[in-house]
Amino acid sequence: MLQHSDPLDRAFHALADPGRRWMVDRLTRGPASVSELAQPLDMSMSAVVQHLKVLEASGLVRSTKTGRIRTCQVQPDALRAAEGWLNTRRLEWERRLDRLGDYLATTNGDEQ
Amino acid sequence: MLQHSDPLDRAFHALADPGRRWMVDRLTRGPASVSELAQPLDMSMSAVVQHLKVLEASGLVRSTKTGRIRTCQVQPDALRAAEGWLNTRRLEWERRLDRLGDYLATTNGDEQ
DNA sequence: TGAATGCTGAAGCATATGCTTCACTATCAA
DNA sequence: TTGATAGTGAAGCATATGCTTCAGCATTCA
Repeated sequence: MLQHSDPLDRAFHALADPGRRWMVDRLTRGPASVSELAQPLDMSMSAVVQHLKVLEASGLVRSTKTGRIRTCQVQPDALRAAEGWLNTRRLEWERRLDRLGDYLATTNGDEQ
Repeated sequence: MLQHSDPLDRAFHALADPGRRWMVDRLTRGPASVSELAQPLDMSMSAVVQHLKVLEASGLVRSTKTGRIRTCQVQPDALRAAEGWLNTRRLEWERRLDRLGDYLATTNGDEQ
């Protein structure tokens, strides 16, 4: 096993955790500090920081520190990349279904 | 840690592995047997079957056995669910950016 | 200056994941 | 019926993950 080396590996892995997904969801509604992210998640500050590191490593979130406050933001490009992968595969599948439908219509159909 | 109980947890977790993602990709181009899925993946049959179980548990893939051949298919609904989650968050983020843009335009702008 | 706040980092531990190998069953084809 | 093919399942092992606690360290506020 080789760790999550591909950006998509990291993004999907980051999104597989409900707590991390909650953080991303929260951040789509605006930036937040680490404590703000931690507050409703029933776990220690350290645990939250570790989740945050996973999110940052995946590129889904970026953060900057000002004074003693670290402010986090979503990075939509990483969201888009994951979304794009799924979209491409779904469209491919649908395209295939269409072709199959056409084929069945011609072998089977009344036209011609 | 409570395992991956939510359907989205399972879907994203399933997609976090490049081998499993390859299988999904392959299956969007049509059904395949377990051996066909295993062939280009440099790992044992058992390992592939275990990945397949993860994919089936996530709802991304379904399979049926006929004779000694198990045929696998993508389930687009699970793809759609994951895609939808990402899309909703991304749109929320973009909506927020737009509002912010409007606000800056009015506080700052030449109009009015 | 001294205390509270916000975050960081290491250590340690339980459990999960991702493989392997080996033994096995069921099906198909000759 | 014999052998090859396709898949299954358990055991075992290395490594990864997800927490916890505890011990800091800046920064801010009184």
